[in-house]
Amino acid sequence: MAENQLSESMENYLEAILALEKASKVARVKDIAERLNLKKGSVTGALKSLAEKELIHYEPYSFITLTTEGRRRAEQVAYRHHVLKDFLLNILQVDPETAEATACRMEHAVDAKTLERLVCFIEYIHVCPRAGDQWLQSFVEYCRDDARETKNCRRCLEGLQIVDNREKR
Amino acid sequence: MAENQLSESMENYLEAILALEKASKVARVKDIAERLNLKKGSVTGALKSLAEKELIHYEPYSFITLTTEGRRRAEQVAYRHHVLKDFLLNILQVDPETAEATACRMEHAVDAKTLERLVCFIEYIHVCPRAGDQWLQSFVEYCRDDARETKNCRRCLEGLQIVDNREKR
DNA sequence: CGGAAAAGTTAGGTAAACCTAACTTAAAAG
DNA sequence: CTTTTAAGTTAGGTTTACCTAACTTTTCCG
Repeated sequence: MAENQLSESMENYLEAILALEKASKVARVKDIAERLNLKKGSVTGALKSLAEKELIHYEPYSFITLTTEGRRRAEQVAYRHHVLKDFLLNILQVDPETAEATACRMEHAVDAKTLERLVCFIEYIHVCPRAGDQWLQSFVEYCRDDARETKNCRRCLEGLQIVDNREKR
Repeated sequence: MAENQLSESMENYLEAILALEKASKVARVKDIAERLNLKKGSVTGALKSLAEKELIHYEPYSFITLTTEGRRRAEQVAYRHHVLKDFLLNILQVDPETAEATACRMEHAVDAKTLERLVCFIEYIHVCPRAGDQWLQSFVEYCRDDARETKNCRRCLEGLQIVDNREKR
């Protein structure tokens, strides 16, 4: 219920627990530790803190599950991760490893307002007839091109099945 | 010289010192503290740490300046901030306050590879005749529109001074 | 110049987020 | 059903990054 801000670290724990719940119904200390590259002892401490905040159900030596509020928070983080990775991977078209790692770091830094704008932007690119997949493909070529030339613009516009009346710039 | 990673906190100090140097030649403890919303005592501690890393010139009770390496690092951070803010403000078109605050948080999370892609993407949007300012304006309208309609697409394409041979989708 | 005010430092404290290593509990396997 | 092994916990330690409050140095001005 409380809308107090979670630390990056706590967000990572929730995200990991959500993923493990999805994969195996419950999350185990060992799996959380492995997923986050931490030691088991560190995880136990964090779980106590999350239990105090009523974000997880936690009894020593038993399985860990998210509370309703914990799941809500975890899903928020996972959603931010998903959107950011989608943008990095399919719009900016960075390599999958970089996209994943960068999304992991950026997911704690984006606010809701910016995220929804990004969601809309990604959608707009896919929906707008002036953009789309072909336009994104041209972006990659533009990036590759050291000279950053626009000499392909005419051909590209023809690809859009249009006639450009203006002078080529 | 060393390419070891700086903490978010240390990056913030360097960025603040750079900005203060630009504004008043030197950075004072008080100004750094004010800029980062910290207490003076905290700043002194951080400065010692930055001096040990040879990123600033620091003698007790004297002014603070960046070393060559410190300036290089500070400018990297400032550049990341600038690019991210530009993207948030001029592409996603979030309000200036959100753009500034979000750039401040994201600047520590983007890697060099992703950043250069983003730079290229921003440039591409401004250079590509299929995108540009008009296209960005349409994006804002698309965002405003709850129905996320594409009914404006024909008008938009005509704005591009083109004839769209295809069926309106 | 001399003392008040401003700026900077120091010392000691807290909290978060890790670690290791020893210990306890639970599960699996003979 | 015991014993081994795997999983989990605990205790104590470290580092980072802050804080407050007392103290020191510098600056400025009457």
